[in-house]
Amino acid sequence: MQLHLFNSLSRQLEPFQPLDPQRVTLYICGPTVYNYVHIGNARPPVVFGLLVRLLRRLYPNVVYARNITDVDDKINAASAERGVPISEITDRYAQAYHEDMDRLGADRPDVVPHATDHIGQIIAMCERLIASGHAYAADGHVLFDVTTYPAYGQLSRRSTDEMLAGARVEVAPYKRTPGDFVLWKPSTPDLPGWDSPWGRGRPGWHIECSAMAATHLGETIDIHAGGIDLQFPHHENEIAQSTCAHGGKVFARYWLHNGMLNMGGRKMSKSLGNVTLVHDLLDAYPPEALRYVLMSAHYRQPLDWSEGAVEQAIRTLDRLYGTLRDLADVDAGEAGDPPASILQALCDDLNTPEALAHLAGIAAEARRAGDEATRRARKRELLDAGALLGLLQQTPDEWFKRGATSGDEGEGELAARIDALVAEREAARKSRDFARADELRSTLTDLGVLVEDGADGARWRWNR
RNA sequence: GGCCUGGUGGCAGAGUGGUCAUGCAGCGGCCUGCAAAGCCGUGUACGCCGGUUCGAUUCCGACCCAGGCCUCCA
Repeated sequence: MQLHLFNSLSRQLEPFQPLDPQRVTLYICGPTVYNYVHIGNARPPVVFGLLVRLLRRLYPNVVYARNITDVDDKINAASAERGVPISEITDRYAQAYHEDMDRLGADRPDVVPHATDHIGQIIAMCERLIASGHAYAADGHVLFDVTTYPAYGQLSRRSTDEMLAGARVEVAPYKRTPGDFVLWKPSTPDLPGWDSPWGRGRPGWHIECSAMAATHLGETIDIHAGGIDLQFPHHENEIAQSTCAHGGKVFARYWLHNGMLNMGGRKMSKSLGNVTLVHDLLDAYPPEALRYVLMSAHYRQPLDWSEGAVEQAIRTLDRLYGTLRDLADVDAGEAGDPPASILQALCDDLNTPEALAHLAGIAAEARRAGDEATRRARKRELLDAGALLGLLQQTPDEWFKRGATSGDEGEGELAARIDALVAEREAARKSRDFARADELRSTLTDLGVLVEDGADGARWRWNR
């Protein structure tokens, strides 16, 4: 099956052809770890993580790297503000990031490079750029000279002139050209710093990704992905410095950019403050529902985040898990390949909404089927599709009876009490004491429990 | 101001030059002690105005509106 991806470089859907099918390489820009990440930050790991799963089905060896930026002015600020060492901040939030992404079902990358572990490579890259005339040292800084790279602006489709015309930035006096960007900058004694040919300093904002991608994946990588807001200047600068440091070699062959997550029509962003932290969402909602929302829109489209969107995802998953619950008696056999319809949708530039539509279609067929063979086949497809998509990874009981705690009662105790009430109501119904049965149902409703009477006895689920 | 996206039924959200997305919600029916779940049925949706075409939501042009980038940001 041929994978097609929309390449931001060409603004076109292209068939994906890796440089080396024996080693497909992919790099995603990871977080700067100075706080918990918001749900918008989770979109790339979730959608491009799914792309990695797809690539692994198509190619024998995929190397997936996602960095941790652990040197940055905002980290310094957080450290100063809280009066704790920088490493305490970065360790804590890098750890939280990994745990939160795990819970969202975003696979861990093969390589998780930290910027501070690559200072040597960063300095070497700066030296190479200076030696080849693409960068210059000035005032303790090292700057990239954008006039030495004529293709600068090719990714974001803007010319140097345009950028200068609309520039709202104050131009630092040590820059030769206003568009020049910092590769290395000096540190004061109280800030993190490393010795370098230009004095004690730290890396600029973009060089780390270039250095880490080259170190772990090679000078030319297949896919580079990240948020559309990174297209300029971050990715543009990565292209410039990497290409120039590597003698003109192509840096990344396919550029993928995800659309922004919005809150009330506005981009969710730390600077606007309209963020919802993944960490908090995971406490309030089932992780699969959050993941479902992130996959419910195509990755290149903006996606409006709201409580209503999550609740709708929960109801949709209720239906899918309900189907699996009705198929509980069916032996679906061994895990196999996901259905072709799902793979086809994903191979079409990761069309997750279409994949989810197929998932719903399979579930509907399973519910309608009268014969065992069809029920078995559809259940198998649901589970195999779910394994790829990162959905339906629980048992129906785990889904419907999740988080059954109340006050001092533990999860098991409360569930046992509910089971007893349900059993008592069943007995009342059998003796046709419907008044007592309705009374018990009312008690259960007050607990947030919905009872469903079936031919094989009653079952319950949370409805709150 | 420059560059770039996008405007689809009550909501979310795919897609297509000429029968169908899908999900959620709603409505009617079946089933049920009553419900719930499930099943069946149910909607002249494609921003506006022109153009191309036998035919456009889909292609082209203008316009209106929304959002993104141009500054740290996934």
